[in-house]
Amino acid sequence: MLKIGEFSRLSQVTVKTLHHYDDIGLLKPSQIDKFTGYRYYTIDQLPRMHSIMALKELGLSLEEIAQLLLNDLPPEQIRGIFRYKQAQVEAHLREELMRLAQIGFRLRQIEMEGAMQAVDIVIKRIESFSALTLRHNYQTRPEREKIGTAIEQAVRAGLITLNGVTPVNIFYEDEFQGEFTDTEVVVPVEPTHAPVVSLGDVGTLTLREIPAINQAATYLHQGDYPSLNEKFVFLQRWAVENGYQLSGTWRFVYHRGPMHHVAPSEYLTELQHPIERA
Amino acid sequence: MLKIGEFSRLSQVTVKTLHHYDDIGLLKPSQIDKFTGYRYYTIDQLPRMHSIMALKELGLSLEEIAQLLLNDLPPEQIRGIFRYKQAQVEAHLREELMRLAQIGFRLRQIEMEGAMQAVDIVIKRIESFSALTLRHNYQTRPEREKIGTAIEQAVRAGLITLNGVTPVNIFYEDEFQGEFTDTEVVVPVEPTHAPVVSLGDVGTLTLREIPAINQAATYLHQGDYPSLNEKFVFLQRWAVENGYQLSGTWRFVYHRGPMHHVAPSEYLTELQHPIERA
DNA sequence: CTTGACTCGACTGTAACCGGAGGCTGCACA
DNA sequence: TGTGCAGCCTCCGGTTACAGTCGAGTCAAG
Repeated sequence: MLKIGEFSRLSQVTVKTLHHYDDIGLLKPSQIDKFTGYRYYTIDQLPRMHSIMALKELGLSLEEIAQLLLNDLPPEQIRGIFRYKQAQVEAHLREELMRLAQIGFRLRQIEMEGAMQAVDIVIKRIESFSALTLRHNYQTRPEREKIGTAIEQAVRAGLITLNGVTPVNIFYEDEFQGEFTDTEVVVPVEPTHAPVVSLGDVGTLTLREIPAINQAATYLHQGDYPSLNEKFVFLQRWAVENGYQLSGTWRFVYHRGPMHHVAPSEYLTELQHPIERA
Repeated sequence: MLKIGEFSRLSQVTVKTLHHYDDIGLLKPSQIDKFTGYRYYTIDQLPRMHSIMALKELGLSLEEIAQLLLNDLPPEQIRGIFRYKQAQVEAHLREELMRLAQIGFRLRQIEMEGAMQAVDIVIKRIESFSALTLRHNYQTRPEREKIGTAIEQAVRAGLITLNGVTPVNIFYEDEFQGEFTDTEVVVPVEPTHAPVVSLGDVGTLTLREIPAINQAATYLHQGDYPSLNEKFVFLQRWAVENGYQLSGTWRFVYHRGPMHHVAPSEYLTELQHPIERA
């Protein structure tokens, strides 16, 4: 019979932990003094404690360990638990590797100080949504702006009913050349919206489903659009150094843009670019 | 002004999380209705939210993120935070890699079913301690047993005062040949114990400090000693497959051994072997 | 009998939220 | 002007594996 402190020294486990394992039923002392409440362990409980420690090292939760130590479950199930853990650890490992790459990138970015302040790139999934769209090869800037005002008028005229989702442009250039021309103007609406809206001589919007993007690198840009150029280069470098590849088409989300009638320096645009593992 | 739900949709962050960030002061809504308590956000808070998400991806805690976003701290300190994180992630990565190796080993062990049931190996540090010891090249088993009884007599005669730590043997063979001969008998005592104890013609115990082992692979063995052989082979394989190298000398800790005068099948021995990264 | 080490249960705290209960609010529709 | 429902509020409890602290009781040696 060992008092908890002795068993603690023997097993290299704190008294607190032993208390805890008693509470959750993972390792009950072999005897408890009814009057004093003192816990008494025996040497024979050391192997179980040892197993617990070993399994904990493997990353199993105490509950999983309790399951495993029931020792009347089929080997098939034991294998299952370990395989599951294996997959979990592998996934975790990949995450950590990504983190390391990103932190490294950040650090290098800071070293090369001043070139540009931090850009926060977030990878996320973009869900599909319904929208009225019009794709066109714009040659001049005024031509592109015309469609914006035409849409505003159609909204005011009740021809278009917005659903509150921020408007988007999609750009189909393979590579950014300093200016986008092949552009799809995207006005999110309910899927039940009238499927065709004519904007007169500017063109005709038609309803379509904008596909989801499983993984998009996104970041926010404040200010007007000319200053965007260098960010494209930046994103490109980020992707390469973090083991990604840019794929597909850019999207611009106009959180605050020309349609809000504020100064260009107030613009807030979210840039979304599909990526894949290189 | 956006209601929390709208801001939540925009930022892809749950309402619950926004509540939480409000509570801890990481991202306060720009306005709160005094009467209804409704939180109102603005588009301008999106960049901050974005930064938070990006930094969270890097593995920073919310507290660290709050620090970073104070944006009036010197770049030197920012670098410090990231470098610290980098080291942390690297360490974590190494741990996970070890885990993966160990889980793989376990799985293979289960596949080759029946060969032996699971052996739980725990890596731990062994602290140094004081002990009366006697090293000798034992040729025969009776010769070795004699010293055990001699020590028991010395304890009963009051020549040795035990301090409750379990007795140990250290084996100095480079490789296990099925039998240990060069053995140090180790009887833990207080450092203030009489430094020399004669056991008559059996030999003389002298006080010395048994050094710590930084990393020892340890496991428990139940039963008598002949059945131990296969475990040595096992440990060897374990070490190799987990990227370790056995180094130095074995120790046996007799949690329950001959001195307890029980059947050999009741023996409980802890085996400790120093290891290093291969 | 005293002293000091040991042990007890109960409570709180950690990190980053999630879930649910119970009640109020905002807005569209009839 | 009422009704209904989605959205929002606060508060409470739970998650994981313990650590820290408190006041009170216990054990073993001298």
